[in-house]
Amino acid sequence: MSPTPSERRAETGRYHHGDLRAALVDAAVELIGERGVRGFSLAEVSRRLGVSAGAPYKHFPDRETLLAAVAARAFEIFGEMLGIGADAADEDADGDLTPADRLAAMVGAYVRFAAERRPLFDALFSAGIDKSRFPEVHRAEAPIDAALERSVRALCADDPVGAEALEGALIATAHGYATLLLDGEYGTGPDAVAGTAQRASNAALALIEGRAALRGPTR
Amino acid sequence: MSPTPSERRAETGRYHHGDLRAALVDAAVELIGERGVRGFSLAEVSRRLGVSAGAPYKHFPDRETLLAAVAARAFEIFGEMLGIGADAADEDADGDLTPADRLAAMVGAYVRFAAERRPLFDALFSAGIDKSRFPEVHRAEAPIDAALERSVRALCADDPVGAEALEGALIATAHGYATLLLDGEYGTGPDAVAGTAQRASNAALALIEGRAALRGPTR
DNA sequence: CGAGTAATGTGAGAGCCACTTACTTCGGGG
DNA sequence: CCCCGAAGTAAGTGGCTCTCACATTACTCG
Repeated sequence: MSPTPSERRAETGRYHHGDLRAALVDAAVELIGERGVRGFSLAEVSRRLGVSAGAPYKHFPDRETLLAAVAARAFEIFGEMLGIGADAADEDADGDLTPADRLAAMVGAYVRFAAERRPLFDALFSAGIDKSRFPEVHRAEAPIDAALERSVRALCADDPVGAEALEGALIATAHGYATLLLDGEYGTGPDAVAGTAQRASNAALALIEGRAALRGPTR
Repeated sequence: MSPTPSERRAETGRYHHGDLRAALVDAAVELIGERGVRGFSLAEVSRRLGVSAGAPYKHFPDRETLLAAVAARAFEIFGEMLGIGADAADEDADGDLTPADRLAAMVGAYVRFAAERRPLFDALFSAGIDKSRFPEVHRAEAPIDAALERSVRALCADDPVGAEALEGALIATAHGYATLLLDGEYGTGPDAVAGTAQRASNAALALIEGRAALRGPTR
């Protein structure tokens, strides 16, 4: 189950792993899936790959950098779950939805992703990664932002300032429902997930409805 | 700076601390303030109090329980900052505010608390405390919930179901803006804090404006 | 084709941590 | 006044991150 480095070498006859860097990221994703981001350790990952505890440091300067690589991958999967294709073709796929309904669906998907792929979501937001140190992570977020922006712009083409404010409000609301759900604030189990996703969707529609207020206090 | 247990004993002549339990919580709050919730360690707290590393275990079964005590205190301070008095008298204090404005102000205060008392906020939401293990923490949250509930009810007295949905949406939105702000998503510095608080307030007003949609999709 | 070099992995270990155990000290109730 | 239990100590276990000197392998270039 956890061969020591020498055992692995005896079995495979190889001294070098081959592609330890990628294997580390894969194993990290798997381990986080089993034990949560809190139970993740470089030592355990090394053990599972049958490699010494010092080996990862040939590929990542520290533990946090490996977590950042996991986070970057998590953002890709996140984007897929939000139904974002390579280019703008995705908006045509569900062309029968109004922009408002599409935005509400994305907010619901945000919450569902957090619950169904919790380890990845935690890697993004609860691993304590200093994102200013890892621009790659921030870059992996861009496609999601872009897709949201397109839908928001379709909704208020006449008001770019309001569009930006609305986009921010939608993300914040989705994120709030998602993190509070993972915190156990709404209970656990599939019902809690579905219910929270629905309420988040409704909140998105409410924000869209009342978006005039987002421009600031009228005086 | 960090007297060993025997040094402290030589200086003070005392073997027993007096009130180590309370001192532990105080020192924990201070240490988290300096190094963040991630840099907190029982060992360091013990060192600062000039007490052996095993001493805390006479008062807390494990590290997480001490953090839970910190979280409970954090909720109290949180409540004060949201302007919640002992009873319902607080709503009269700023009687010239409409219920909507009062709610928007509370959402803004939520964001400002997260930024200005970040260590406490992190103790509440980023310390990985399993809140189901510590009902006390949940209980400390109740006054905040109650104050919010009063203001929301004042707004939609005719619709208790909608009131509950609105309250949840307001909390989620405030929480989302707050956590993303701490994540660095909106930049750093006082301007980012003030701006985010303002946008969160506006979002609250937008939610209130469009609250009809919170009841669910109309079909 | 055959060095020499850079990349990759090992093993040992330093220093931190949480938590345990067996022992010591001391204050307060009988 | 004594003794019992609460509170603290010292030492130790096992885990973790990260470092360093060294071993092994792959690759490049003459």
